[in-house]
Amino acid sequence: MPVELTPSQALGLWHTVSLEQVRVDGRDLTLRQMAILLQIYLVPPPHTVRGLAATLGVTKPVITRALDTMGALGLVDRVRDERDRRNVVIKRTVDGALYLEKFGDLIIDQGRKQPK
Amino acid sequence: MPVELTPSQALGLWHTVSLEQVRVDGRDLTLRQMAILLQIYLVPPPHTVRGLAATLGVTKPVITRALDTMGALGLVDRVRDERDRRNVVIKRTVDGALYLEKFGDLIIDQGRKQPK
DNA sequence: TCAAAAAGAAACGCTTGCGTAACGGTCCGC
DNA sequence: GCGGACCGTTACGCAAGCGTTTCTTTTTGA
Repeated sequence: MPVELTPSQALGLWHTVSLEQVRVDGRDLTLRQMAILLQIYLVPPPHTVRGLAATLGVTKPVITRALDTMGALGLVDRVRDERDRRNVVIKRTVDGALYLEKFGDLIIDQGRKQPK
Repeated sequence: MPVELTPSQALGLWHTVSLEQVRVDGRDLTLRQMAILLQIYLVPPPHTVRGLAATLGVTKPVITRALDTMGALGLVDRVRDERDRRNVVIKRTVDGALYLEKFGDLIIDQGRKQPK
């Protein structure tokens, strides 16, 4: 069953979730970083720098830098691919899963609060 | 009627919307900027720098800079309050309304595509 | 076998955003 | 009318992101 939203509900949901996320979380990931993080956690592995760059429509250094940042935050991990040592496989972490779980809860909560 | 979402739907929606927004729109607003923009367009005016700063839980220069950036993009406008000339009233623009309308459509479209 | 291709990272110069602090207008109470 | 409070902006030094280009390591295939 798809999610049916009115225009007011759609923007209202984005509004309250963004607002709450800004207020609560100091990390302030960019939209790109968030898209990368969700891609890693919601789409079956393996994930590579090149693959993510193609999916997002951005250059490879953008991915490398985002992984640097999110790696420092403990949200993702990098492991060299032993089968083809040119590749780096991006791994999920417990902290990253927790982060997204809380974020998902926030979306659900704010969804419930949307009027109409 | 509130919006009822499963955890998978909530994150899935955020995922596909973020992804599509990254791919399509070069502007790449930060989460803070997006929160400010939505606050201006979804909450009844008047909006001031001080009020937005308090609502978002950030400092005033953050608001000033965000208004600089989004003003340059044509998404918002600033007008001096003639009744109290210390204040600046933030105004909506046609371009800003259009931008959010398209963004709302994107959310609705991606909501329809969420499985389960 | 060895040159070309591929993947990811690093380097470069630049732009933008941040927090703190200081600054000019404007309003208000005494 | 004037000192203090208030509002938004600017200045400052710094951190992080960007695109392009270059580099290193590894694989491929002629």
